[in-house]
Amino acid sequence: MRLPRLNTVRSEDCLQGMRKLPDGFVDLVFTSPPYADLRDYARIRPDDYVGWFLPVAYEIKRVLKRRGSFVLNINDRCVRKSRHPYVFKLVVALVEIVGLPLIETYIWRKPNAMPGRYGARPKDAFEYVFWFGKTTDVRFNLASVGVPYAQRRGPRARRKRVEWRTSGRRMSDAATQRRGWADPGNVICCNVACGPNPHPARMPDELAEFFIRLATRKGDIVLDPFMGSGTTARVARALGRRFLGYEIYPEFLEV
Amino acid sequence: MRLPRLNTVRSEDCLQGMRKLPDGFVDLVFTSPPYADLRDYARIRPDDYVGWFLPVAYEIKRVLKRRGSFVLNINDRCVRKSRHPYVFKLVVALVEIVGLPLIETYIWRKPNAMPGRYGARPKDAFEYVFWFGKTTDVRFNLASVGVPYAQRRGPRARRKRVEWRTSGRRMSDAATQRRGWADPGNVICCNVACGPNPHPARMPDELAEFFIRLATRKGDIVLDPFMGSGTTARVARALGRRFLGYEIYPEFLEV
DNA sequence: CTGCACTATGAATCGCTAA
DNA sequence: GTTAGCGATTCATAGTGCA
Repeated sequence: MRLPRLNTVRSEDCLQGMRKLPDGFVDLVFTSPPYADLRDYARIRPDDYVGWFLPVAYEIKRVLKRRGSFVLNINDRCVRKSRHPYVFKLVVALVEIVGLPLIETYIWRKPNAMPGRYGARPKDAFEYVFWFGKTTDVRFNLASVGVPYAQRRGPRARRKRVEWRTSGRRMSDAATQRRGWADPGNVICCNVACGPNPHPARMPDELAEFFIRLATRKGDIVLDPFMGSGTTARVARALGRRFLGYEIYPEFLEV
Repeated sequence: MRLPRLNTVRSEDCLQGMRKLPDGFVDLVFTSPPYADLRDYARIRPDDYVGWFLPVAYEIKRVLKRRGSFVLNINDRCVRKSRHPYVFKLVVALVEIVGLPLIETYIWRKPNAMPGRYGARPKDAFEYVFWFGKTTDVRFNLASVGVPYAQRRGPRARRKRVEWRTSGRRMSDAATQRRGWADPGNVICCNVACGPNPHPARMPDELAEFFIRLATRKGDIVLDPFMGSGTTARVARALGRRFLGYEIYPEFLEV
């Protein structure tokens, strides 16, 4: 079996492309597939979404290494004034039919989300990022995404009312002192990428970076079956990982 | 049919209690049922959770008014190193079997969540709040939660001003000032209640207040089938709504 | 009244041991 | 085999006391 050259994006359907890969080849699959019904170029109906995705999921599971991860960024959408449950159905199917354990659910919070266009709806301020494993024994390097401890507010006391509270953080714990970073939790705050871009749904670099750091080491292989504007490839390269991507619509290829 | 007295919490199983209510009686059902496997007093296995909840859901749908809402706060849990999908299965069942349209999914973000205490897992920093409607035509008063509000009439006379936060920063920017209120989005930021408390899982007042304001008007009837420490009743009363609650474990009754 | 130090505690999960 | 119990781990708040 001839392997495809690494560090390339192939203008090919991901299902056909992945079938050329051997078992246990990839450390991380990180992707944001076309959401249901939203894009002209790939109009998948919400009712058909699970059936459309399952063959891809089986290939993803097959090409993953034993400790590999599959990280899926997705969101639901409203159909006739209510949210269609296809995202939840997909998660259940991936767990119970494909057999990919759900390691963790992350929320990508978007502080700069567009205000809702529907009258009686709040704005969509988050998306889901589901983390599956080939097994439950995935690589998970929490230290690589550690954050600083909470700062005590306002030593200067901005003469406002009572708002600036002193929250004495307790640092007496020896282990905490030694470590120097805090667990970021499973809510990731990250602005939506905006600006000139050919692809309509560009993933922010910070989001890709978070999960690539968390799930892989230098030199590992990252696969994105729905490459889009190429965020995964660009970030993987910048972090010293190897990558492989598929994008069937050549107008998005830029790498 | 004799109606139960309003503004009471009844020490009764909610299923039996709700069966005494007429159809179309309640404006909002707001509740946080016991999560799977977590409480000694009500140990529902994750695999049994949907089957346990469905009869309650049918009663909830029946007692709701045509424009009424059912707001469900829930979270999943880990079973053998991965997250059990019972919450997602429940949502799918409520939509497709019971026929409750999913109006909106909110994320309750908990900045002061307890840290994850072992290797390969971040801390649980959010919970789900699913908003269902009896129909898709629910009452939804977005302006009522865009406005900053005053709160806190505790034992200490220290008045403190609390506002809805979505990003950890208070909404007091230009857009808010101009319109008088801003769309808070579907990620609600709200601290976990800490301090001594008889109930192991006390819902913060701010969370109940957000949804009661959003879904009801003064004088409306709010029902909580799993009353717990009584947050729903206390907040509903403070906001001028009528309420009705069930709590089968008398040790939590304090109202 | 403010700043600072210290304490209490909250819908948790895993690995191990005992029954 | 299965299940139940226990210890270790860890951070953002509120609350209290003191200078």
